[in-house]
Amino acid sequence: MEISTKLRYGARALAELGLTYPKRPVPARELAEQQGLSVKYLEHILSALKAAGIVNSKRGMSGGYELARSPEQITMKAVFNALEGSTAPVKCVENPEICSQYDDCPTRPVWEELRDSIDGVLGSTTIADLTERIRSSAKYGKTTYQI
Amino acid sequence: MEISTKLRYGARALAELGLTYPKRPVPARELAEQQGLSVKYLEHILSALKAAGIVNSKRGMSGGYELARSPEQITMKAVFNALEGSTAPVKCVENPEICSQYDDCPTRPVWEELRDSIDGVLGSTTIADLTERIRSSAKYGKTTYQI
DNA sequence: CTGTTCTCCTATTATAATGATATGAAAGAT
DNA sequence: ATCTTTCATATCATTATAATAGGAGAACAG
Repeated sequence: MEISTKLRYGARALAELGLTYPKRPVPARELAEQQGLSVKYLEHILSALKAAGIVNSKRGMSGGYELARSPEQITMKAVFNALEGSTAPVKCVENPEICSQYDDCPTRPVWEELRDSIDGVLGSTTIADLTERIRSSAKYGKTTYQI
Repeated sequence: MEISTKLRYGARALAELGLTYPKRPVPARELAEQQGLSVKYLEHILSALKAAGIVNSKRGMSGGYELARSPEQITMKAVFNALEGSTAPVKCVENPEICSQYDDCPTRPVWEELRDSIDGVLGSTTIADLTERIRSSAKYGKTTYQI
C-alpha cells in the first residue's frame, strides 16, 4: 500500500513552491532540476495539481507554476486526493453499492477507521509545514538554487 | 493506495476462523465457498498466513486451517504485515539508506506520521473484533453454513 | 512580428504488481 | 488403499505505474 511517485514528487514540488509564494511563478524545468526529475514527468504532475485547483500556471517567458492559495491553506489531504485519489483503502467504503454484503461485512469498519485516520493526518498537515522544514533544513541557503 | 484482495479475503477468512476457534480446523474449500472465491487462490493466502504464524494447518481428512492463537491475540497489524507488507507508505521511512536526502526531506515526516497512524488503527483491532461483528450480524445463523 | 520560453495536450512504451488459474506431489485419516 | 486435504511451483492475464516523446499554442521580450 505505497503511495505513488506522483504524490512524492508532487508534494516536494509544492513544498518548494511554498518558498517562493507569492513572489513569482516557478517553471517546471526549475522544479524538475531540484529533484533530479525529467521535466516532462513533472509537467504531468503539475497539470494534475492545476486541475485540482492547487496551483496556478502562467505561460510564456517568466511564467511557471505557483500555489493557488497560501501554503497554510493547502492541506496534504487535498494534494493526496489530487495525485493519488481516494484515501479509502477499499472501494466499497466510498461506493457501498458495489458490494452485496456491505451491511454484514465484518472487515469494512476497519477500512473505514483506516481512512478516517489517514484523513486526520493528511488534513492536519499543510504545505506550509513542508516549506517550513526546508527553511530549517541544514542545507537551506547552501545550495546553488536562488529564490 | 488501496489494499490488495489478498488482505481483504484473508481478513474475512480469519474472521470466520474466529467463529470456530478452538473447536476444529476449517478446510480452505469451505472458507472459499463462503466468500465465493476459488479454493486455489485462498490457499495462497492461507499459506502466507501460515508462514507468518497466524494460522496452523492440518492435512488430510478433517484437516484444514485454524487460528494459531486466540482471536484476541491476533491484531490486524500482524495480518496486514503478513499479506500486504509494511505499513510505511514509502520505502525510505523504513530504509533511510535508499535516499541520499533523507535528513533534509521535507515530506518524510508526513509519511512517518501516516505509518504511525495506520499502525495505531491496525494494532488496536483484533480478529476477535471481526468475529464479533459476524456474530452480531443480521444474517448470522440464517445462512446454510453450519459451524 | 519574430523568436524564445514556457504550458499544455495526447500518444506511446516499459516495467512491475496484482489477481488468478493450473498441475500435481506429499501428508494424514480411516 | 483411497480419499481428503495441504503444499509447492509454474504460468498467465490484466491492470497500474512510471516514464518518455512530439509537438501545438500562449505569453512576452526585443
